[in-house]
Amino acid sequence: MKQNINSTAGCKVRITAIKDAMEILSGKWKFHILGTLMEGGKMRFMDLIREVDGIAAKMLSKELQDMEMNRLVSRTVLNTKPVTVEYEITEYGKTLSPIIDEIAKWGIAYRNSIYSQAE
Amino acid sequence: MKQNINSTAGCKVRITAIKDAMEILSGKWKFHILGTLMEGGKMRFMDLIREVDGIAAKMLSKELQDMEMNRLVSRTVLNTKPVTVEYEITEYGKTLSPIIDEIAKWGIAYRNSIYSQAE
DNA sequence: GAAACCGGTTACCTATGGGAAACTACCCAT
DNA sequence: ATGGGTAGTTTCCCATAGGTAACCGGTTTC
Repeated sequence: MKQNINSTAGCKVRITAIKDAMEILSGKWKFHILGTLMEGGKMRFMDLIREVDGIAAKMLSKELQDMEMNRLVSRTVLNTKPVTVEYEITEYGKTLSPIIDEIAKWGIAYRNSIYSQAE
Repeated sequence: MKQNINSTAGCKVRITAIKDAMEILSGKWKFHILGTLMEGGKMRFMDLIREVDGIAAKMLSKELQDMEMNRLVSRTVLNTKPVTVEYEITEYGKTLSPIIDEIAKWGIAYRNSIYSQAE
């Protein structure tokens, strides 16, 4: 009989940890934006609009604010003629790359398993 | 000037891979259920209701069907007196554990970084 | 002074996710 | 025959996520 599996202290920590992480990373666009910033370095709002395929300004704005609050990306306003804003992934944001890599790796294997089964 | 970062072949594969994976793993409960099954082995519907804190029968049923379709969990009906059903994570489902581990690891570090900053 | 680019915000709408509770159907024990 | 356990399904309802489109203030260019 399996009981209280999820009541052990270690397991509760894991569950809340996963909940925390998924809350921060939830939504349709976060991984796209992060991935783009990881490869592109400093990028401006319009750069991101063009690179992140299909995203609307409203969503980009919202997601960037979210991630800025969580210190995953930094926002720098430059006092140029038409004000430009640079977004960059923070050192902290870069700690997410193992997660993203694992997910990408799994997703690729998933595709392969579907094709190889000719399902 | 950064351009066409997301247009390279390798990057597109990555993006679709992430999209695939997140679609399969989306929702509030999948990680909880998977995590519980990973630790608990074979479990029945009511076991899961009791272990996965707060889940409603409808959601559990739906999520299990989802994951069964994606071959992440298996469902076995036993011909006992009141019919019992066993759910178990598949070998394939177990390939998700690196992802879950990375997410949990990050979530724990996230908590620590918040406390250590006394933010 | 009109158009066009920057970095957004606001209003509006819809689809989906997810929760609560009732209900089904079958079996067992009292 | 009543209550309880098994494994769900169904209905109804609400909140949130996310999309579209218009708008805004500032600046540069024509």
